[in-house]
Amino acid sequence: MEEKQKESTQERDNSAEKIAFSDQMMIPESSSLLDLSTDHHRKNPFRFIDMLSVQDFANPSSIFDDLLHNVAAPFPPPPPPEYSEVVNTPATPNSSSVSSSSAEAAANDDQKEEQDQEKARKQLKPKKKNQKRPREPRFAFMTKSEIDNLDDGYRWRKYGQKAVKNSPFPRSYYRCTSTACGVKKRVERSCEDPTIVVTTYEGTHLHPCPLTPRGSFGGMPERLMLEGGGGSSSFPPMFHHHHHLYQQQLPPQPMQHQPYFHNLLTSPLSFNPNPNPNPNPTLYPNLFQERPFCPPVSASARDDGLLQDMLPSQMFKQQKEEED
DNA sequence: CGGGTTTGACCAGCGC
DNA sequence: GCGCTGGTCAAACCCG
Ligand SMILES: [Zn+2]
Repeated sequence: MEEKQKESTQERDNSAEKIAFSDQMMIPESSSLLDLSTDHHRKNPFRFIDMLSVQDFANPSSIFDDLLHNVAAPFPPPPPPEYSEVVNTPATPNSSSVSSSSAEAAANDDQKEEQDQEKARKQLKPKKKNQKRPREPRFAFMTKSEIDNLDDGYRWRKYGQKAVKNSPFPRSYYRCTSTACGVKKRVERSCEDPTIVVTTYEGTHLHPCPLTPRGSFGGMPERLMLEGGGGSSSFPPMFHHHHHLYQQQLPPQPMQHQPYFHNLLTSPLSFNPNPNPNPNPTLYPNLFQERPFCPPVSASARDDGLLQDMLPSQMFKQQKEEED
């Protein structure tokens, strides 16, 4: 079993497939999804297709829950920690990803974050315990893919793996191999939807990607669609842009109020390593649109109806809670 | 040989 | 005070 996993993970060739756009393919277990991930699918090294932005999660273990909940429920769902239903997962063909950014704006997480980082810091530098490092914003991406080895263009070194409480799937901890880059990333699978990989990025890369998208592994169609605004590097357009914004905009006080949610609506998608110029570029045209500011509730585009649908809901929820 | 992964152990906060 | 959990380190191991 492990071997299998290993191989799968290391094999970045698989990935999601591209299927017809289903407005409602909410059933992750439905054969549709599985169908896509057939053998021939793996040959298509797809990476990120569309991303939904979600708020961050208060509990590390309930990331999916939160996301799913938010996304799924049009209105604030009950607090029950149970995973109600996955609802309409990203209706994406290959791999849909939901991006949730939790800058420190997350009041709830604030504490947790601090603790987390603190511990980490302590371990690293027991000398200074009072020092509170700047907690970097965390961005979670839900990607629908059978492989967790999603290439984002950066080189990661795995430094740990732990079993997740609510999930049969373990969580892997990665760190950017760049010299002075402290960006961390954790990858875990949704317990309910093994096809969904949740990648949480912590920190921002201050260096160019070691793996240039356009010439690195093989040729990705580059950011044909990213030209909308984030044509900088490749993978994480939003990372560069939004990230910065977030960090800078982040209020010094970890209080409540995270108006940045709408911002994340952007889709970092990035690139497909596919040698083909464009397997299905038209699949996610809207996803590429970079919209720094999305009206909370206005349906900016029915294309991403799904995304938008969920976005507003979560935002509302958030705001509601916050205001409360 | 270098780089990366694996795996167990350790630590620190939190809840009870 | 104890136990739990998440997060990290670090040695061992693996692979090109
Ligand atoms: Zn980096």
